[in-house]
Amino acid sequence: MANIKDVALKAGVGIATVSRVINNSGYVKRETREKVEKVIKEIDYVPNEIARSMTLQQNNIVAFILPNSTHLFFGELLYFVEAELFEHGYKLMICNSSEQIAKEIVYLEMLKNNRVDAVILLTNNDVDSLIDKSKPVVSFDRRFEGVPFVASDNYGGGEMAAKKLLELGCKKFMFIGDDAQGDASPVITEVTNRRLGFNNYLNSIGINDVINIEYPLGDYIVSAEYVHGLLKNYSDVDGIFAISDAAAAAVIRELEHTGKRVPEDVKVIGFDGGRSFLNLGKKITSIGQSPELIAEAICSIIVSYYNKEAVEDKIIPVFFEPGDTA
Amino acid sequence: MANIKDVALKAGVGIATVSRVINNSGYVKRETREKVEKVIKEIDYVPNEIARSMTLQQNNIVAFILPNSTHLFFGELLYFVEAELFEHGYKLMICNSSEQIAKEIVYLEMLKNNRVDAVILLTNNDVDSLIDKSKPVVSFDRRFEGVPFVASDNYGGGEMAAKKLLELGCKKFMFIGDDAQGDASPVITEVTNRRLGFNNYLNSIGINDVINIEYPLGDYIVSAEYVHGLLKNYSDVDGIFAISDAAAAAVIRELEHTGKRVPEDVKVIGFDGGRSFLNLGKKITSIGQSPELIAEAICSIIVSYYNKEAVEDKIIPVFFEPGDTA
DNA sequence: GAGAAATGTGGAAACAGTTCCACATTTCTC
DNA sequence: GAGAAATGTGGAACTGTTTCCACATTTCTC
Repeated sequence: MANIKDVALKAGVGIATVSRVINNSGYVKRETREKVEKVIKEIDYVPNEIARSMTLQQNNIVAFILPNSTHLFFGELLYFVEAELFEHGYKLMICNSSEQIAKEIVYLEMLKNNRVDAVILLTNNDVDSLIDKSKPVVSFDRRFEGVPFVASDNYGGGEMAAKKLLELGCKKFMFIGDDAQGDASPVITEVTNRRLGFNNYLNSIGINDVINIEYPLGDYIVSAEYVHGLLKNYSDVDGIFAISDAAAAAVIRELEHTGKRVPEDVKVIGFDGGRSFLNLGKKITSIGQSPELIAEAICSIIVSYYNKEAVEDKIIPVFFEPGDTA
Repeated sequence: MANIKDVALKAGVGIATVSRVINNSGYVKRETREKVEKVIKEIDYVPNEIARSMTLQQNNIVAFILPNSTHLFFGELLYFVEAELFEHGYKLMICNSSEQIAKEIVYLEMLKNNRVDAVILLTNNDVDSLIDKSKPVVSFDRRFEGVPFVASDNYGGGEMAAKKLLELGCKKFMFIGDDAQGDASPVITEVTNRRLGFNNYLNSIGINDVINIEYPLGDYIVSAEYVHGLLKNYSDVDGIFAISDAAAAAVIRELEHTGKRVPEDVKVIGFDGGRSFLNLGKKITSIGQSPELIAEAICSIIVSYYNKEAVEDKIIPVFFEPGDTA
């Protein structure tokens, strides 16, 4: 493969001059530039990006650590993050951690070994001590001391769900979510704000008998049996807010299984936006997060880092997404 | 940041020795090794991967160019490709091309500029001349001269769908797909084999009045209006094979809209596997592709390339995925 | 038309590793 | 115990860029 030296030799100029032509920097006489450009075309020279990264100490690659891009919302977030970063000239490396801390560590280490310049982090694990805070890291949906943070307005979304269910005439409320992660690692995530917003709003207007259900997280797949067991004990509930659309779908399936009609008997609101690629049957009524706005916020922080500008946390508004289940 | 020279200096050895310790190569006396390892820990030294890539002329990064990772099947493929490559020590860079050739070019160029070592290509565009065939490239679902190729057994899948619909008693058949890409770029993709397998099998047993529908591709979203217009002209059809689950979903929605019952009046089989994250309502009966097996095949080719072993095309079996629509 | 400013150019250091090679020391082998 | 083989080590070249700096030439400015 041709290198910059070959170009310089063939064009009869110095290496520095070729570099200046390539990068359009410094002074180069028009004739010299043309001569060099001609040689570059002739020998099909393409600058070696590894070597450039070497001197520039920067490679414009960003890593995105997320649990599972197959999850619809995460997948869309990934899509927009890649698109947005690409616009700014950055490339995206992806890591589906499946919440395995070992895999997260490998990618977090890439900040230290210069494989990537920055990391977008989406995890429920306690990786605080593993984050190199001297490097650009942005966290979504999870706060880490000293790491800029982006999240949807989960609390506001919880309130919004409560108000909607009230408007629709519901009397007995339930929240169902996997936000408390079990005993092993009782991490309270930002997502719990959905629960808090929902409960606090209802409490604030005098409704204090809200039923709060927790179920163990299983790779974002909600077990039908489990939900079934939960629901049969609460037959008077007529308004359910689920922590995610996936949870809402499981709830709706089980309600219908036990003879309840949705939304006639029980109204269900999910969280994420109710999108489904293959939407046969009901569309879930949902509190929507905008993956596009979130991606934009995350990327603007990354870009600010690159430009050595100040960065700050961002909370992204949510919206009500109508559907067939509430 | 500490570099290898710092380690050598502090440990009182040569740079080459430190390198040998790090890479566990060549001869190093046990005491020397321990001394060096101690210093590495002390000053928290991590080898710079960019510099390593520089000398090794290899960075173990693979690019995956695909139309849209938000599409469920592609998303799963992406997931398994990343997981499989990670197992072998390779990292994945992702490019959602949205079929834009300009974006595909940027990533294809990365082979030349050494940003990535290899490319996995999933495109409908005519990029043949843009592929650097001296570098490791694997193509999925699309044949390019001189580029190893992986695909599901689309033809066999078409046959399988025909047989199933016959078994179920269907008499009048329709295929609906977006495989011919319109006049602008009449590329015949591998996916057309689904149509061929379906038609040829039916023809071979004397059924020659199969209705073949083409509709324009629109970013994998199938317009309801369009499908509606198509279906109303063929009210006697009772067995439909759709080129994808997304197309099948659109067809089913419209059939039910016009008063037909699925599967009682019309049976519909899709293609991809019938998976849906939020499966409310019917599950699509489908010819399944295995993203896991496909990812495995793709990655084994990549790994063979790295090991300088011979590579060859691979066709992956499909399977029948029962559902509620046929 | 002289001195200053702007323009133009190439050599060499720096980036941070790997590896070849020469040479030194230790351990075998008979 | 001598020669061969195995083990151990460091210097230096090499990977392909960017950029600082020194120096040369051209163009301004009064």
